[in-house]
Amino acid sequence: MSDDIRVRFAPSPTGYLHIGGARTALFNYLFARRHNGKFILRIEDTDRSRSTDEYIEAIIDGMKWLNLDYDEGPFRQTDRTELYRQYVNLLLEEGRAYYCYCSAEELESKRKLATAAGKPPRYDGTCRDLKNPEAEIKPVVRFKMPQYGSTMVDDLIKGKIVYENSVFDDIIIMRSDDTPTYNFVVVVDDIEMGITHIIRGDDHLNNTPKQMHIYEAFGHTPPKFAHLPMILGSDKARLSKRHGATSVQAYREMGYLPDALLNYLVRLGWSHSDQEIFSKAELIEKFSLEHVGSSAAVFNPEKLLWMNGEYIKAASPEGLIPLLAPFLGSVDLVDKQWLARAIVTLQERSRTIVELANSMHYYIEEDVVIDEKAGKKFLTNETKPYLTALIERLTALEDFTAKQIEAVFMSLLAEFNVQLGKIAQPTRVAITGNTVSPGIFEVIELVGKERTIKRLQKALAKI
RNA sequence: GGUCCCAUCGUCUAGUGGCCCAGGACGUGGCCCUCUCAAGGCUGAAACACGGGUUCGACUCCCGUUGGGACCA
Repeated sequence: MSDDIRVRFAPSPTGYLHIGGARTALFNYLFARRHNGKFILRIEDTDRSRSTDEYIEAIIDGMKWLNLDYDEGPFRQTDRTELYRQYVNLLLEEGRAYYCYCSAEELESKRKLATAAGKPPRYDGTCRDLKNPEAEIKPVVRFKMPQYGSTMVDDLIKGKIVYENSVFDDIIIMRSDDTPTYNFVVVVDDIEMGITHIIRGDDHLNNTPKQMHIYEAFGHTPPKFAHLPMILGSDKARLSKRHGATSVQAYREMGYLPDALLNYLVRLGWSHSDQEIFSKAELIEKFSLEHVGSSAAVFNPEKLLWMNGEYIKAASPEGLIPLLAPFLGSVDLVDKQWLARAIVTLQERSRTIVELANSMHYYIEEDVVIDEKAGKKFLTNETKPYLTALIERLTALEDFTAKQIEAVFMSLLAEFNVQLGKIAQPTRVAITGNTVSPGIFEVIELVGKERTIKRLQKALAKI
């Protein structure tokens, strides 16, 4: 049974892959992998006016970057209108749907009337049993919703939800221009693709009973539904651009690791007791819809930043090189082993790849620009003798390793009778241009004898 | 406006009637470590929205209120 599971992620290409969309995709992906099912990508581009090829590419790119590999697709809805037409005809023939000739104006005035009378504005069923239509107007097709009784959605996350059928309109399934509507198309596609579990945002919850009736009209048992709670911004409103970066692409550019982003997203709504960090394999092993919470979650960029730092710390330096490359320029010419050692010194103090790349400059570049404030504070007459002595000793040093460099510093401390900070800070400013860096002995070793001495001399000259 | 969903520290959450005067994580305060910055260690502050039930016993079950959100228009 379990290997029959088929789920899908069905974004509409009206924007880049969104954080919320990515989480929906992730939950679908995990559910499929957990149960050895199939994960399908379907692009919902029926709304042609707002869909673009650029966004379709962006979504596919985003999925690829996140390593959410799908087994089938990407499918597109365009040019499947003939299929939808067939399904509509089927309902028409069986009397489960009908042509409606009401004009927009008529409908609007009826709606106003109903609202004024304090009633919910619903379609009144004028054309439901029309015998001889006067076809002056191009009709829409409406689906006959049941008028009595109730419908139960047994949601895997939200539980049992009962809707009175009297609240449903006879919804339009095909517009007068022959384009099918969303609620209809999803059902047809999900039937066609044999989807067994629909895992989607709970903004679709209220569409579910209507869709269930369409399934039923086609003689299909509806799939299982699981409605994920929304992701909110800091003001508890639905996450949107005004809350800051919302596209997966943006996080990629800000130097986030795909696995860190996924790990953060999975914890927005899903939990496994106290655990925060999960490998992909662990997620696949442990994921379960039962442990998906039912309340909306506020997106917290700070925790994501922390988590990204955890992933950077845990990463192998060699593995970080390709991720770093786009932010660094020409690393091809650099010795990879040396680069890996430089990365090691910065891993635990970088929370994004961008931070890491920015810190790399004093390793990679030939020269360094000394921060004005830092120079003023640490490159003073007092420090002059220290730097002078340091240049002398380092020049004489044969074995240019952190260990020997430390020994040089220690001898200097004894001679001048000062604390390490007195010499280390001015040196740090001279070598890195600023007051913050990894341990100074390591930095000096990695920068190398030649550049170290050159930078020290230059700093000395500035005093 | 109608329908639906939701409600534990600022945030993400654990908790499925007694293990909870509520645990973890991010963030935040303090201390330690220390050549700077981090990292790390220790430690502090911080929550069951409210009101009724049910029960020997409610964070946990039911009802209502309030508040937030979504969908339909």
